[in-house]
Amino acid sequence: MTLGFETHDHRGCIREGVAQAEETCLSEGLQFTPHRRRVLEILLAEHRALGAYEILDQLREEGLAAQPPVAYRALDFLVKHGFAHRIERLNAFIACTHMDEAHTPAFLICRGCKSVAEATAELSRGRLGQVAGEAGFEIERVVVEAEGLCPACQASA
Amino acid sequence: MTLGFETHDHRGCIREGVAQAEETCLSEGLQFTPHRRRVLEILLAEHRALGAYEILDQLREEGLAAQPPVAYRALDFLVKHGFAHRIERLNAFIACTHMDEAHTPAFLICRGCKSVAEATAELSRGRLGQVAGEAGFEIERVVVEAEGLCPACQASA
DNA sequence: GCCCCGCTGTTACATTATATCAACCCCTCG
DNA sequence: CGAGGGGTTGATATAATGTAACAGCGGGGC
Repeated sequence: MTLGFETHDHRGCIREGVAQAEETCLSEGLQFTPHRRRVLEILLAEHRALGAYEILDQLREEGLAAQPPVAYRALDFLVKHGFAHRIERLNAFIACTHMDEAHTPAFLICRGCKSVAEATAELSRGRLGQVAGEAGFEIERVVVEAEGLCPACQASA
Repeated sequence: MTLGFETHDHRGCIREGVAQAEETCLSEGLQFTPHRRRVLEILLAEHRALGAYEILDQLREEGLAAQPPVAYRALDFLVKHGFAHRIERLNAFIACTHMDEAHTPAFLICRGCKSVAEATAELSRGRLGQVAGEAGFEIERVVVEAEGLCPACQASA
């Protein structure tokens, strides 16, 4: 489940994800509005990154307001509060699978099936942190995105 | 020099970078055409990432052909052959500062002055490689981009 | 000579993202 | 109660980034 390349009870992913976000919003006084909830659900429904306009299309089909800012605002909120992540390599977004823990996410992106798995890599504490420290650079955030082939796509190749 | 946050003889950066690229192209039978050379020079002239359209503007000022594909084609070439890197976080490009060695680049991006330093972080061999290995994921390429404040911007803040 | 291949020049378009402004809701403070 | 403020929404317009496609050119090999 952690890595997303295995099969699993997917309904559970959605339910739990939404529940956790809801709880966090409650305890931190954040507004978990219908748009935000719906966008999170859409993201949770897939273990792959979705572009803002894919999400927008889905909102449209459901009759919700659907100008680009609507999607981007919801996504900004989700990303800002750690309910989702932006995948820079893909200009796309994915639901967080480790909402409970503070973490520096690292992503494994399959170029075959486009699925994305979230791992954690505390590399700001490792070699990179060491190099940065020597240079006097203060790291605030690290993007780690590995591209390659997932087990299934290796097999079919 | 490696980290780019220090002052240094900048003319040297440009000369050496172009010379190395030229040499590599020669030995590998690649065409180091005027556009490609010029774009590399433009990148080497700064220790920050430049957007494709910034480069395009500069080409225009010099009277060169300047439709977007011109810049993107030159950049694709430079990136493909390791003379430059794409910074995903910024949708921008920067000259490589380690052309001599094969490497997995890692970038330190200052959100204050926008300068970018290139370090090397072989993390496909570290924790991340370990996690990927356990999941059966085959890593082909890794993007590592740290965002924060360089020494100078920390001081002025 | 002729073909092939890689580079060029150009048009048009696709995709991704933001600025801006008016309206609204709810809450608080006076 | 009413005024004002903060955050959210709805909508238009536009900016920024990236690509498809095609015609032409030029050198190198057969």
